[in-house]
Amino acid sequence: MTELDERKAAVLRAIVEQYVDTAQPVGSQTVTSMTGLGVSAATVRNEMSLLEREGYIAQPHPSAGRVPTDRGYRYYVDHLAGAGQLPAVERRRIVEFFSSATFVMDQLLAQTSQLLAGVTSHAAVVVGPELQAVMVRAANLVMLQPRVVLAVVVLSNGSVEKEVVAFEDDLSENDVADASARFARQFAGRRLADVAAPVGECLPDDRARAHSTAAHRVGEIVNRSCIALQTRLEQHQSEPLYVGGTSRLAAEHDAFVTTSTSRLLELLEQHVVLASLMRELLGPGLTVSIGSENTSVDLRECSLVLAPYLVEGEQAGTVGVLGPTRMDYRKAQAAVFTISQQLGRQLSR
Amino acid sequence: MTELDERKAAVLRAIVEQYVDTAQPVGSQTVTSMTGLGVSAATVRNEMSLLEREGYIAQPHPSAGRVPTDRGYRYYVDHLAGAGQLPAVERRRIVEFFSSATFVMDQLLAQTSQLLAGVTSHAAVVVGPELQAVMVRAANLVMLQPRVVLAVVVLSNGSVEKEVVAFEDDLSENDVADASARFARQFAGRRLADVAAPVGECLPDDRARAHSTAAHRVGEIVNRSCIALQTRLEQHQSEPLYVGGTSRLAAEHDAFVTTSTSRLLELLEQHVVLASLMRELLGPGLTVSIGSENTSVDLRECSLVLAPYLVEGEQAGTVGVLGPTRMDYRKAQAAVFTISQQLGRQLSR
DNA sequence: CTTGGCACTCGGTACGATTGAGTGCCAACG
DNA sequence: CGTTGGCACTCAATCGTACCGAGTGCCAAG
Repeated sequence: MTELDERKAAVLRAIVEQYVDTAQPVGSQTVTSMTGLGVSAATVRNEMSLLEREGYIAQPHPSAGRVPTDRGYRYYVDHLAGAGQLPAVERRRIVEFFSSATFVMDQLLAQTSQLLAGVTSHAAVVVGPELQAVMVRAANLVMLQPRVVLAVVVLSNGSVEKEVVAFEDDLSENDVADASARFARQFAGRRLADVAAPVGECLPDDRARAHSTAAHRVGEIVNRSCIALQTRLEQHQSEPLYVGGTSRLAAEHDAFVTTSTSRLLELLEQHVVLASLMRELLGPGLTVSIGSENTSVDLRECSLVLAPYLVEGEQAGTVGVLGPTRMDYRKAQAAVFTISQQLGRQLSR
Repeated sequence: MTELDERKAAVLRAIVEQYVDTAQPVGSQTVTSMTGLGVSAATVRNEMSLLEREGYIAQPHPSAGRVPTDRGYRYYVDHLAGAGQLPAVERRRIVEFFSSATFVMDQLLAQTSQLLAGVTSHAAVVVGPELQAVMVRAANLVMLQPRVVLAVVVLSNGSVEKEVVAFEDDLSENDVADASARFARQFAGRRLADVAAPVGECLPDDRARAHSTAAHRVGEIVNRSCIALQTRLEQHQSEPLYVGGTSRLAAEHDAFVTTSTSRLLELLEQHVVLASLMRELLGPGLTVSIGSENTSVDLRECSLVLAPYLVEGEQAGTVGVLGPTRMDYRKAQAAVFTISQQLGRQLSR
């Protein structure tokens, strides 16, 4: 049950690969001519009958050929797909991309998602490293309006985080300048996460309130800015997530008869949902989630191929593609794997 | 030819509104019962025959009802649609949104595009103000790596622009710090555009090269950072453009039989193309571009409804929706108008 | 276990008949 | 002269029938 004999495996492989190619149910004739096993169509029919009984394939209607089930794809991915190699052209394309890629994290990730979409012809998702772990290179507070301050943090990966802080009373230029200096001192050279805890350190100034209103003002500004920024980061309001090639979804439309394309587009627009979905699925290596294995109803006709990428040995983020269950898993896995490797290498340097 | 008599107009209006509602060709019966003109179906048939001869309506096939042509929609928009009022619910939704909206430009625009998409049920686009005209509130240079500097500019509207600058040799902390100070001085309190010209001012330091290598280094850093930032802004590499509700396109799919949804999604992904398209169309007030009036082939079955918004009396940007030609133009125009007004007001304060 | 043969199933296509919505035209009416 | 009811006509859509062919399942023979 868990292992198929060699011939059944060959038949299943042929069915999967042919179906992925043509989108047509595959008959015993086609299989015999494809596999090159020295057996007749009748034999293949017997095998197919068994494969169907065990749930690896199904017929859309009684007199049609067979179509892989999710279980069939699963077996294919686990036992038959092997380690695919990307065509040389694609490989070169990827290497070239990374050799001339930008240093700025957010741009790099956005472009990577487009690259992956281009290579696989599916929608692609790239999740960036947790911001918490990144070093702060510069930080300051900028007064936008008399009662509005913008807290800006420049990170070592080149991305910039910002959050707006509103006050009830007008602030003075000087107070903000002082606060900015203290804000900078507090953040500079630390990891974002390490600044989370010391928020408390801002508080002591509350006691200085009686002492000096100016000092109090400054303390309050710094304090609230820290909190605002931290809240934002913790709530993942700004999930560093990039989606590329959404237009590919529509091109695959024929495959998505029941689940409408628009549902999938909505899902891809909801970064928070998408990110938690991916976190849930992600394993240490290549992960493939096929059709009904997905918890989300909208994804019952889709497959995800995901892989984490490592920066300096640590899992930093995820790359993945989203396509129909009828996808070229070898190619998708090869592309996701290659790009996750390259991206990790690029970010480690 | 250019003006229809009252009854023809009523017939055309009925056909447009009914067709927008039901997506079915409209027959003479339906028109008579809708309009409440005291005339029989036969009379209406005569009128329809004339309207068809003049190109306002057409029959998909000889024994079907009539469907508006692009010209018919045009007449409807120009003479019949009138000034639509948004339902109170929608109005309230918009007002509430703006009353609790963020100060930060880029977030505001992104959310506005989603709001507009939500109200109209079409894809929506918001183009932000030209960055050139915005005041710089803070600017500095941050060393990311020994040979990589990030130029960061905080604008008065709360958005942050950045550009990476790579050097051939290692830089010293001190040089970058000096450069950052000069960079800040050069930008602070000016409009971005006003910093474009003075790039030359950075140059004189070239002559100081013989004098002091350090000074030269600093000058070079500032200089190249200015140029990098300006180049980026001029080339519109970062078109401040936000697209919302792309999933609505797929929902309208039935209307887009020939032009595939995926082509439209691609178009919306290409911000540069999209922006120039909108710039080309935009007039002083509400602009509607219908089907074949669009130059782009992909848009031949779509209509655009656009309006500029004013910040302190100046045209600052554009909001618009993209939907099928068979769209509710009254509602779309009302929504685009209301939101352009509100957005302008919000940004002017 | 394999194989060729054969009956069977059923989707897809082609064809014809029927239905019904909608038109265009015309003759009559006010 | 504009309006109207009547009527013949057109044509998409629907349905039933027949047919073809791909594909299967089963079985008996090798």
